[in-house]
Amino acid sequence: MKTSMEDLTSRLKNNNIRLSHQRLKVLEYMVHNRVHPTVDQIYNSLHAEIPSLSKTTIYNTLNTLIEAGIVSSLTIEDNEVRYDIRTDAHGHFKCKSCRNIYDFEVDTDSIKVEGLNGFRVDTRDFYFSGICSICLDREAKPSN
Amino acid sequence: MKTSMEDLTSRLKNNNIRLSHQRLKVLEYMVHNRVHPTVDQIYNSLHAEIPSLSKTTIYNTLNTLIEAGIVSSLTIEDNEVRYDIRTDAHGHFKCKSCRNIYDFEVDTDSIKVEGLNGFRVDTRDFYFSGICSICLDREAKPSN
DNA sequence: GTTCCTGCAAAAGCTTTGCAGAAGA
DNA sequence: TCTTCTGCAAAGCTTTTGCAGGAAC
Repeated sequence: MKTSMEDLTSRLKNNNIRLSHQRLKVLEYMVHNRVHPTVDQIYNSLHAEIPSLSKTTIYNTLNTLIEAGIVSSLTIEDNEVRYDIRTDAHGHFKCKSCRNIYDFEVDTDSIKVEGLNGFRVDTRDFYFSGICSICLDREAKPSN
Repeated sequence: MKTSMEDLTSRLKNNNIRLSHQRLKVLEYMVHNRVHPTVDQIYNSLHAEIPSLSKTTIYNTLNTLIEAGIVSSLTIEDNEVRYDIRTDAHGHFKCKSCRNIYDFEVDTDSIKVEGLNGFRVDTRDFYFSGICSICLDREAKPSN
């Protein structure tokens, strides 16, 4: 279930968020680069195409989109907030080698926990780390 | 299995970390206040007793302890790193009402995931949020 | 024509760095 | 005594704020 640009622009309109050039470009980036980017990554990618773009606008845009429930923020590493266009419950895997962040699916019903009796749980985040299959393959072939 | 001050000081000695007054006080705070504190929280708590204490020393101490594997760091919220004296795998629950962070136990073997075939998973972090039982009770009794 | 958005500059907040004097071993 | 640690001041980063000009509707 991939989110399309058409879906997203109609959701912006429903939330009375103007379809500015910058916002559409940020959204387009998020849709086509599902890498959980930082503000800096988005800025560096779009700056070539839109030289006048400022980081302030990217911060503004992302905060607007978070308020509208269109993107979510991710605090995996110290000192860097990442953004995700998927807002349904899923896990994040960080590869310590290539530093990419992968999504994975979690069966939340299967998880057995202890110590939350009487608690109301609203959100569940899962953050795993290790080495991804691509990096494991690369390391197994020293010929590269 | 609570970690005692005796255990901790011997672990410091084994790691050639000097038992300075400040380090022992930070450790003592961590042992007696298992609230996953921020640097600011530790600073505010110890400042009355040790007026000369600086935040730099707290940062230095915590980073030293992390390197020695005695504490771990937690990045639950944007813009604030928290520290934990438990280093075994467990979950963290953040109450949105009182903002406290609770530990809970997770049976990691019970978790069914999809999308990590061929990946090597080294660490698993679990971060839930909602309302804790104490706050739910308080909200149920409007007489307070 | 209004209202909202952009982007510059400056500020704010957390963390790190450099270093001289102090404390631990 | 020798090495390491502390704590001040300053710097480094990421993110937020204020605001004038500009774009969306």
